[in-house]
Amino acid sequence: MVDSGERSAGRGSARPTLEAVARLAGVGRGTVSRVVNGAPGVSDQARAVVERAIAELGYVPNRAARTLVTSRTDAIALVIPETESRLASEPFFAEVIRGVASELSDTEMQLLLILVRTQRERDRLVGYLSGHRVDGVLLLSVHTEEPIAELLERTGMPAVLGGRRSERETLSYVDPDNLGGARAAVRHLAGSGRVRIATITGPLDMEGARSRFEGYRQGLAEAGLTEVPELVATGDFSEESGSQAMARLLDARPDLDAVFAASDLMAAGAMRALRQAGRRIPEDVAVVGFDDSVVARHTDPPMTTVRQPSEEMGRTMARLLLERIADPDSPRRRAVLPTELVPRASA
Amino acid sequence: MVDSGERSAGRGSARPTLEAVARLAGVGRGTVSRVVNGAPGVSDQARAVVERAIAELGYVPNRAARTLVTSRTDAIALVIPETESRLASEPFFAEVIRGVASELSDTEMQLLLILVRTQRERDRLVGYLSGHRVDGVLLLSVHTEEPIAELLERTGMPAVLGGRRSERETLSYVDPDNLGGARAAVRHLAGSGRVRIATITGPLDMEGARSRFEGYRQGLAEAGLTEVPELVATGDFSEESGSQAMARLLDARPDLDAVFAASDLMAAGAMRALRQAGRRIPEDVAVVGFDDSVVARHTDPPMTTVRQPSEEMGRTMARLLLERIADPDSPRRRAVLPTELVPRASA
DNA sequence: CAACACTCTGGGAGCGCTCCCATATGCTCA
DNA sequence: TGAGCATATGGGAGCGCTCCCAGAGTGTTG
Repeated sequence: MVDSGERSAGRGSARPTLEAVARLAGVGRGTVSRVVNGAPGVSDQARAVVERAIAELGYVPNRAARTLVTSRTDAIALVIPETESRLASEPFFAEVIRGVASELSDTEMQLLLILVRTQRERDRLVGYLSGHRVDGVLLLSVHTEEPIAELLERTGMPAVLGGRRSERETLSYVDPDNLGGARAAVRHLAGSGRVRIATITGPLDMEGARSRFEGYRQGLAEAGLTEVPELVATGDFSEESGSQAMARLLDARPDLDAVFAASDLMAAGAMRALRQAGRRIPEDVAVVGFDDSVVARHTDPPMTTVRQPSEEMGRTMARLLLERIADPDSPRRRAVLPTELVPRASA
Repeated sequence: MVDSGERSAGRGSARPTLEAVARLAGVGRGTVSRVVNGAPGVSDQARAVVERAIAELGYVPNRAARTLVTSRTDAIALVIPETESRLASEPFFAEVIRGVASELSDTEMQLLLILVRTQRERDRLVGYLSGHRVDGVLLLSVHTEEPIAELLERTGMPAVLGGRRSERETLSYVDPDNLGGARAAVRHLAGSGRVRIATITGPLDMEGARSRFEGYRQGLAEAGLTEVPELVATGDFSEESGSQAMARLLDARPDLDAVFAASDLMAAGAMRALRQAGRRIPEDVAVVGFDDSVVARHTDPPMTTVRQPSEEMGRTMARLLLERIADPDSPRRRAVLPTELVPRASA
C-alpha cells in the first residue's frame, strides 16, 4: 500500500473516501461510484484510471454510508431459538451454520448470528427485526407456534425457515425429507424381520417430529404391520427423554423387537435403557436413530440412523433467501431435501 | 403501533426519523438524540415528552446513520478458521458461540460470524477487517503462525483470541488451563497405579496442544515417572489420527498401561484401536481424553476426560473485547480458565 | 450542415444521525 | 440589582455514499 500523500488532512490515518479516489483519478464521484458498483456506462479508459486510484489509496467503500442511502444493509440474520439448548449437543446447528456461511462466502452479505433463549431476548429480536437492520432472516428450529415466524409473515420481510411449522407452511422453507427418512428406517427394520416396531417421537409441537411419526406409521402400513398404541412414546429429542421413553415402552411391551427414535440422542438414550433392561442390541432389539450426528458413530454398537443433509440445508436456505432479497416479489419457495438411511450395527 | 399521520410523505411505510420524533415532541433534534442515547443534560420533562413521542411513532434509530457519523459499527466479528472442519464435530465451537452470544445479549453489539476455510476467504477477511467494518474481533482456534492474528496485532484493532499462539502471546486472550488439565489427567492415571503412561498429542503448531503435552510431562515428573519417547505420538485432534497414533504406540510399547489423549475425539479413536488390538479398557489400558465433548459420554466405556469451560470461554472473550472497545487504551488482558477432571469409566 | 440520438460524465441533493456551538433559562452571590 | 455560572436546548454542519439530472462529447441521418 503506497503512501500517497493523498490522505484527507488532519485526522491522520483516516480512510480514503470516494471523493479522494475521484480527485486522484481526476474524475467525478459519480464515475467512481459506478466503477465500484460495477454499473454500466463507464468508458474503459475511465474505469482503468479509477481502478488504479482505488488500488493506490487502498480504498474500501464505507458500508454505513451506502446503507444510509440505499437502505440495504447487506446483512442477513440467522436466528436460532434454542430454548432447549440443543445448539451444543446437536451438530446439526453447526452444520447448518457452516452451509449458510459457505453459501454467503462469495457474496457481500454478512451473516449475523442471533441466539434466542429467553423471552426477553425474543422481545428484543422483534424490535430488532422491525428496525430493518437486516435484509432478510433465516429461522431455524421452528415450533408450530413460533411468534418470530408470525412476525416475519406479517412484516413480509424476506425470510426462509429451516423446517416448517406445519404441512401448509406459508413462508419459504427448507426441510429434510423427514417422512421419507422415517419410512425408510421402518422399512429397514421390517425388512430384517422385526415385527413389533416401537417408536420414540420428538415433541409433537414440531412439524419435523410429526412428519417422522407419520413416516413411521406409513412404514408400518407398507410392511403390513399394524400400529399399536403401546409401541409409541414421546420424548423431547434429548438423550434422557429417550431413555425414559424406552423404559416406558419396555414396560408396556416387553416383547418389542425394534425401536425407531426420532433423533440420535434419543436413540442413544434408548440404547442405554435397553442395555440396562438386559436387552442385546441388535439381537434382541434393533435400534434406528435419526440425524446421523457424531454420537451415532460412537454408541455401542454404532447406530444405524437416517442422515439429513444439514450443511446442504444451510446452503439452500441461504440461496433461497438471497433470491428473495434480490427479488422481493419472487414467489415463496419450498425445498425438501432427501434423507438417507445409514446402516450400521444397531439394526 | 399507532398510525400517526406523521409519516414522511410519499414513500408510504417509511420509518420515522429522529426529526419526526423531535417535531412531534416539539423539541429539537439534539434533545431527542440525547434521550435516545441516555446522555445527561436533559430535563425530566423533556425526556418524558420525547419518550412518549418515541413510543407513539415506534421510532427505532437508524444504525447506519449513527455509524456513519460515529464510525462505531456496534458489531464484533467472531472468526473461526476451521481449516480442519472441526466446527461440526467439536461442540466446543458451538459452546463458545453460545457464550459469546449470551454475553452480548443485553448489549447493542451485533455478532457477526465469519467462517474461514479457504485461502481466498482468508484474503477476503483481511480486506474486510481493514475496512473497519467491525469494532472488534474474536479469533478462535489460533495456530502459532496465524496471519489473521498478525494482522490484528499490526492494525491494533481491538481483539481477543480464544487460545494463544505461544506462551508469550502479545494479544489479549482467553485460554483454558491446558497444562493444569493435562497434569490432572496424568496424576489421575498415576494415582491408580499406572506406570507406563503414553500420550497422544495434538498438532504441535498449536499452543494448546503444546501445553497439554507439557502438562503430561509435568504430571509424569510429579509422579516420579520418567518420560519415554516411545510413549509419545502426535495426532491432529481427529478421531482417525487418534486411532493411528494409538496403533503406533502399541507397536512401540505393547506393555503400556495408560494413554492420555489431547482430545476426546483422538481418545475415542485410541479406544477403537485398543479394542482392535484386544486390550480391555480400563483393565489393560486406561484412557483419558480432553474436552468433555458429547462423544466422551457415549464411548464404551464412557470416557474419563478433562472438562474445559467452553461457554465460559466465550463469555470471557466477549467481556474482554467489550472492555477493550470501550477503552482502546486499556492494557492487554490474559485469562486462563480452570479445567476439571471428569472421572468416568475409562480410567 | 442542422437536428437528433446516443453514451459518458460531473456534481448537487439528500439519506438520518451525532457533534458542537451559540443561545436561553434559572440560580446564586456580592 | 446585576454579574457570573451551571444547566438545558435548538439547530447548522457534515459523516460518505448513491441517485439522478443536466450537460458535454460523439456519431448518425436526412
